[in-house]
Amino acid sequence: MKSYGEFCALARALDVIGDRWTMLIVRELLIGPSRYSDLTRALPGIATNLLAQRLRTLEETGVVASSEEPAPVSARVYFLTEWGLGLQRSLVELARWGAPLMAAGAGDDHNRGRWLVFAIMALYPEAAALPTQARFPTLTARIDADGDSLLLVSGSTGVRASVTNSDESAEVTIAGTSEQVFALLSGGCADTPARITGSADALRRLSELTSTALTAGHDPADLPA
Amino acid sequence: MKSYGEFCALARALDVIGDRWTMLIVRELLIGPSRYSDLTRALPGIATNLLAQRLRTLEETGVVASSEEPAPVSARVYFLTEWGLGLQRSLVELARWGAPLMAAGAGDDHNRGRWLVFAIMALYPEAAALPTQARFPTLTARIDADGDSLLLVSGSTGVRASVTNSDESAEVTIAGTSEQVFALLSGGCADTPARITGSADALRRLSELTSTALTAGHDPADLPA
DNA sequence: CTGCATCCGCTTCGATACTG
DNA sequence: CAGTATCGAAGCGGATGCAG
Repeated sequence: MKSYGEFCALARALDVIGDRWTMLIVRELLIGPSRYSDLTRALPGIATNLLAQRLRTLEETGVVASSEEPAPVSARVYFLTEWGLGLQRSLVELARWGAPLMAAGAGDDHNRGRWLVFAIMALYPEAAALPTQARFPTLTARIDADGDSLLLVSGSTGVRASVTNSDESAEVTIAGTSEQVFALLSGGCADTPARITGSADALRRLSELTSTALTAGHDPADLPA
Repeated sequence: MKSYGEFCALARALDVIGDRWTMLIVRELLIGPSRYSDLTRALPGIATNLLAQRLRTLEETGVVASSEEPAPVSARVYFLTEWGLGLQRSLVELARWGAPLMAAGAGDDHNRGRWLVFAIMALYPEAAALPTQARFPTLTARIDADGDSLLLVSGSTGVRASVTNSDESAEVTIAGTSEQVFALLSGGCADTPARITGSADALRRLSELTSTALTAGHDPADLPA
């Protein structure tokens, strides 16, 4: 893309990551290091030449780096540099703004369970942003949605989620489409069609957690102390 | 722009504001309500038809609204809706990531003093993010840069800046190019070419303030007191 | 003068095919 | 698997025109 040519922090940031697809590539690399083919699968509709060009530009600007493993299988892995990792706050904040747009449902859009990692970061504020008394309940949850498996860990320091490839279980297991899981996590839906299993106590803590989601109620209800 | 067609909060946000120029239009409206011609002047290089189309789209999606004043002079004013105002955190966070790119200087880029409003929001964290002991010094400063006049107000709750058209003075007056003012505000430059006037005590508080800038350099040089 | 719409050359995007 | 090559379609940038 052509530079905006403005001496402005936002414009300069957009000169680097403002191109179409670029922020979504960064999103994928924030979820985890990826190979080229992983990215093509995670970004339905991207043209292969565009992905190649974006990755080249991102490497030139120092946002992304890659490691070539000429080992048994050729495996070039792309990952964010330290500077690129600094984009997490920005992109999560954007996702937080866009999260209400998810309430309309998935429609004909593509679904990936891994994108819930981002949705979870957007739905639950950092613990530092909470009132002193408020705390997230301690809970581990396994989420199986649209082919991806996620591990959600909630504790006093906040809520974290990551993709996992292990099939170990957690206190709660949630299975469904990512649309169903999102509706559940965003705090509505007592009658969710997602399939949830776990002990009564764990389910209670899950309910406690989802009630703190940022897009949950318009009224700033207090968290249970 | 074509929708990404992804059931993802970030992708849906970018469906609304991901187009070229769109975030910069929102930036201008975050700085303050603007007329069409204000926007063309504040966005050097934008094609007039593009601006018109972006504004139309932003109105359709509910980010921007406009009021027609069929008064003496025709004056349609564009401003952000409540939802659009919610973009401030996201864009400031992006600007915060991009701020280090300003250290290289302005080069041939266009300059506008008003963009410093955004730079200031990026450079100084919200007071809530500060350690309990740390506090911004109380200070008012007037900034004259590249044809725009800004009023900076620092207090225990944080640092705020806005464009002003009055010519009243403040405790400190800073004049120079936006490049010079940015260098000063980002905490480096003991020997800034910007012209600073004010009482010795006010200058000391200015120095105290700039030393808290997020990109505050490797060497926290003090300002001349 | 402000607030656009129209037209045109050029770049970029999207889709598919092809190669090391 | 990890890209490059190609080509029609869409979008952008710049100039101009024009109505209120």
